[in-house]
Amino acid sequence: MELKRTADGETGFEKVFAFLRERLLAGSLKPGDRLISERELATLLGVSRPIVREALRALTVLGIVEIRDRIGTVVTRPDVSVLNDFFTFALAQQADMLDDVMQARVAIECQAIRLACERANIADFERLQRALAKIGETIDEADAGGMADFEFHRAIVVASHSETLTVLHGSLAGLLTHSHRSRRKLVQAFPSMKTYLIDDHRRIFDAVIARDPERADATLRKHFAIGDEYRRRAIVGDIDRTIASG
Amino acid sequence: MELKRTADGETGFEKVFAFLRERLLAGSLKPGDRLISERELATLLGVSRPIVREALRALTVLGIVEIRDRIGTVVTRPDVSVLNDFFTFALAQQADMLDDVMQARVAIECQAIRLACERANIADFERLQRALAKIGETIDEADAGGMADFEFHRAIVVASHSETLTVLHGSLAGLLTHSHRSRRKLVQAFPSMKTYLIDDHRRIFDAVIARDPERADATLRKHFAIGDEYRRRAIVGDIDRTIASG
DNA sequence: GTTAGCATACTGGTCTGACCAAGATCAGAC
DNA sequence: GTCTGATCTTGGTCAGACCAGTATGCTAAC
Repeated sequence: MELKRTADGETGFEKVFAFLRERLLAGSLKPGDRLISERELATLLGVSRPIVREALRALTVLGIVEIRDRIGTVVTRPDVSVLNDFFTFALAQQADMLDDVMQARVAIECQAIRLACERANIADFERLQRALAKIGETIDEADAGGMADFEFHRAIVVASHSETLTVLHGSLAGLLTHSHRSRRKLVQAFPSMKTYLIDDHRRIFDAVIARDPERADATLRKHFAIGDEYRRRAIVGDIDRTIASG
Repeated sequence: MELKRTADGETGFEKVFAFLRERLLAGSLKPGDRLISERELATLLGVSRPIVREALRALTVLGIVEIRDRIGTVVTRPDVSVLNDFFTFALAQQADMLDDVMQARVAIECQAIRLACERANIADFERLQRALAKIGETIDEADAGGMADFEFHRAIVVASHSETLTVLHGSLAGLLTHSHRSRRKLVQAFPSMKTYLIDDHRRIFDAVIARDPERADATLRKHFAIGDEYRRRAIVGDIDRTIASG
């Protein structure tokens, strides 16, 4: 029987995790590859199968690997959806984190729109145009409107043709989805929101079409700033109503 | 003996995970709380202890929970740093992604420097100043120089006082460490690099001190662009040498 | 030669019961 | 009242077993 921990105080789980991490980072394990079976892995590393399963499960929730029942464990192309899990938990206990995440989203989008100005192709333009049209069509609808808004911003990031930015934006936007919901109240509370939403997105679209990175960045940044202002005023409004009803 | 899967085809792990997820999202399990022991959890949910451990391990890698050896499992305050694992894996699998990652780094830093202009305090300024001084001192050293460079940029992000940006930057920068190495060649190949490195960082520092977001952003962006240009020319030089020696 | 069919090895999913080491607790000694 | 040590509890781990499908290959039929 071996010791419970290796010389460096490494736990069995860490051993297996580190082993797999190494291969994954080095590239000897690529997406699509099938890992050796849990049993083989266990004997190979001198640990028991439950420990191996802990490590595999850990990689699963990280979206690095997929355990297929009775098939095997395969390396997957990292999927952003796992971050949703994390953010869901995080936000459940820490609402003040939203503003922080929003800053990161602004960062990603502003960089993305600069790249989009350089790299966007016809298909990207068309996607943007469709999203823009949809924003106008759904301006009075809550859910559909929020969706259209999201798709427009998404289209910008996609047009950057940067995988990294797209992935990051996806994970950040995912946890901000609930803010799309709050859009309904905003539109109802401020009729001026309608022209803001339509005209602002139109200006952003124009800047991308003109392939003017500076103008696109500035316009997008201003767009976010105005949105913040609306949200701020909505909060003040809530406070007013709270006081009035109290 | 019960069935391996519940009626809805739910796996044992999912059962435990869902159980804990529910309590965590509902708030009946708050940060600092200690979970019941693995054994109790196992009997409570009618599964075996290894399965419970899988679920706990999953929550651990998500940063929701911390398993303390011989103490118990406690709910932790969600920390964005767990994303580090994910991004490390996710971004490591595409080697050609480096340029892409760099774009994301630029995005994060340019947003961070804007926030830094608003939020930086004396301590942040001092940290920046120290980093700036170090860049000058280590201008002829390869490793130390790269380190000083990194620390300066890191100081900018820290000064943004945004945890999300800080973590994202940390993850991205980790993948770009090798580019610090290549800095050595660049400085050797282009003596003008020295003044570029020193003066550019100085200008960035000044803009933050002046609390001028626009200027800071623009200066930083230009700094990255020039760095790209140096790298581009270095590649061309390599090609020239390759041709000459061929 | 080709193909349909079936036995078998293999895979993940899970359970049971056990042992270890060390923190936590409390009774009993001083 | 304090200190000490036995005991309980906790996580960390292992070994071996069973189930239910998948994959594969081999055999037999065409």
